[in-house]
Amino acid sequence: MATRPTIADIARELQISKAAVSYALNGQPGVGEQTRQRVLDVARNLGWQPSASARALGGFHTKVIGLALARPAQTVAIESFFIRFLVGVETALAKRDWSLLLRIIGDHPDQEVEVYRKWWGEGRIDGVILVDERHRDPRITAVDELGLPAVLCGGPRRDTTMPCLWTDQAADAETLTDYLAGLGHRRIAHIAGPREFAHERGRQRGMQRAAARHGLDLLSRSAAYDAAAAVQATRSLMADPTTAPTAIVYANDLNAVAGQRELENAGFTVPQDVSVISWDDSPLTEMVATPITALARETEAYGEQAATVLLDRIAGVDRGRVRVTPSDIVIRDSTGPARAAR
Amino acid sequence: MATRPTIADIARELQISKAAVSYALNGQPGVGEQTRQRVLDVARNLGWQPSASARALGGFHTKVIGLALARPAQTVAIESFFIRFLVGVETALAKRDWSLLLRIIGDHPDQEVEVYRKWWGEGRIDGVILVDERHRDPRITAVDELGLPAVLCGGPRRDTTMPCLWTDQAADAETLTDYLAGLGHRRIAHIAGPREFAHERGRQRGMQRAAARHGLDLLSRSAAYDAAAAVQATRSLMADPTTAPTAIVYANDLNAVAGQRELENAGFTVPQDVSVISWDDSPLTEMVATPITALARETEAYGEQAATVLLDRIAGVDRGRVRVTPSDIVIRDSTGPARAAR
DNA sequence: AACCTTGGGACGGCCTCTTGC
DNA sequence: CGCAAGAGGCCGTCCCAAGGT
Repeated sequence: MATRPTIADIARELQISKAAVSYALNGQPGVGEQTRQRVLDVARNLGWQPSASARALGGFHTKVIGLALARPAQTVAIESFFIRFLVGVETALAKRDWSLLLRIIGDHPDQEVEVYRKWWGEGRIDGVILVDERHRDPRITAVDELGLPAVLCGGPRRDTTMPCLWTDQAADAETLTDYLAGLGHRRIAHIAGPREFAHERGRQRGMQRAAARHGLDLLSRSAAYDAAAAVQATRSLMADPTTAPTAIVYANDLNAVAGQRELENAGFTVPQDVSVISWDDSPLTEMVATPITALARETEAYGEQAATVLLDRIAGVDRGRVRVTPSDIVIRDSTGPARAAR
Repeated sequence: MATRPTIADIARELQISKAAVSYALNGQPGVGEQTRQRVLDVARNLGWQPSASARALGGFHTKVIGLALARPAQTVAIESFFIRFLVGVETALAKRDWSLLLRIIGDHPDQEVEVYRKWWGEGRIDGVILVDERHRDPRITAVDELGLPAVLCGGPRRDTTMPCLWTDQAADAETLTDYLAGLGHRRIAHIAGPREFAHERGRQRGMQRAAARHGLDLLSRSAAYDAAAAVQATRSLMADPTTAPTAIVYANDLNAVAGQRELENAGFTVPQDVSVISWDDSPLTEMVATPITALARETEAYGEQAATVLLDRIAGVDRGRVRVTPSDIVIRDSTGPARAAR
């Protein structure tokens, strides 16, 4: 193939200056209408495309944003959250013709900052999306100090001014407990994810308050986001019949499916003996023999919103704290009236 | 924050030329050892990082490869293939400090080429990975004509010289039929994915030959990669008891799970009445009540290999046609002796 | 005279400021 | 005032020449 055409080629072909070509190509004033047309025609014929490097070198945006995921590969592969979130992000980016630079790291949040530092230092990206907010999250300060535009999927928090997309975990907890209390459940359990994640803490707090408000007994457990942990937690919860809950809320779809299977293996009937709810919805929850009631978070929309807020921030428009629309509950077969209330 | 330090800053600080700094930083000869050390020290203190744009402008690699996925967002989200493949790709890239530019498009293979054309034209990427090979795949010629380095996950085919990672579908088909024939099955079904995908054609051909070799009756169906299609195909297959197969091979994990559930809902017992196999393994196949026997393709390794072959190709080393290691079968509870043979 | 070290400067592609007709 | 040309900058690389021993 021939070498890439440049504006100099166009200029030579038309016997005009590079400046005129540049103006014409960018819709800037400073060039006559017919010259502009001729430039555009030649550019199209030559198949000219602007060099992203040359543009970036001149201080313009690279039109790329970065996203590094620091979670075990295994988790990333199973949970549909990430890929759905990605799909949403891509949707927003594609609309404005931006691209996504992706990195999947293992379980090393500190490496995540290193990746951002590198990408930003090399001028590869214009901003980043921070997901999986942690309790003490070193990324926030680090990214702030770098001056790297970012949007936080989490918060709100006082130690940063970056825009954030915050989920009202308390409202979601209220939705869940409301529903369960309405079914007559008096003793419920919440198998949360690892407490290092800020959203898990928020959910636990929310569940405690909501349970207290409804006068429910609440059992809390923390477990890793994998099947084995969910099974383990479920087993310990149900071991003593005198303290066993009549409903269990799981942190995500994977845990709920694994937990429900453990319940059924152990001889419990869902939902007659125990109701099961997942805090996260996905095709997985519908695919099991007893489809699982779940909180239907709109993950694609969430990703799309995150990208939009970031793009706005990069453009100089700070949307501040954006509240994510509270989720609705999707009722399926895994929940029903509490045992005692039947 | 201060403006990014450049080699000019380092040069000024040390009262030497930019050239000397550049040589020192890149381990090139042309600069004394002690000067080199001083340069490296100052660079570290200043937190200098090379500008990716400036380097790329000089004709160097951008150290970025592109990947565009053209499948319905829904499919991408559910099937674990993509994300596992991505994890593998990232593993290989991270090792050599390259990055991935990702785009998720809807179901428009033609747009995929447009994205590559754009990325390549703008000088954003050094190569691409082509996945989901189609029967008549316009991308191959297009990418060849662009002169864009690529690796094809599929093939081998005669109309291109790009390196490819080809899966011996016939060998995998043989593994499956071998196993089923050994269990006494004489009448089996293959619910394949859409025939537009080259690998589905390869599998169908492989199944036909292998079945013929074993003297098995083979029923073939094509279905979309979603639960509804799998249910539909399963239903039509089992409608007539006189022609119903004793084993069904599904195109992927999702179809297998949905199909198996349909079988059980319809009153068949798995594996006593019908055996179920998935051509693709994933955590999903283990998670259902009757864990599903599956062909364990090592998707992460596949992705890693794809990235490695591409990186080599970009570096000028063409690995040609690389055969993917044939998959092993993982036997779980969904397969057993054929009914008639019990 | 031959070698090592270093400096000068051009280049890559694009944008934009300044100047000129 | 409208239009166009020229030049300089962004940052790193590397050829070539000049300096020193």
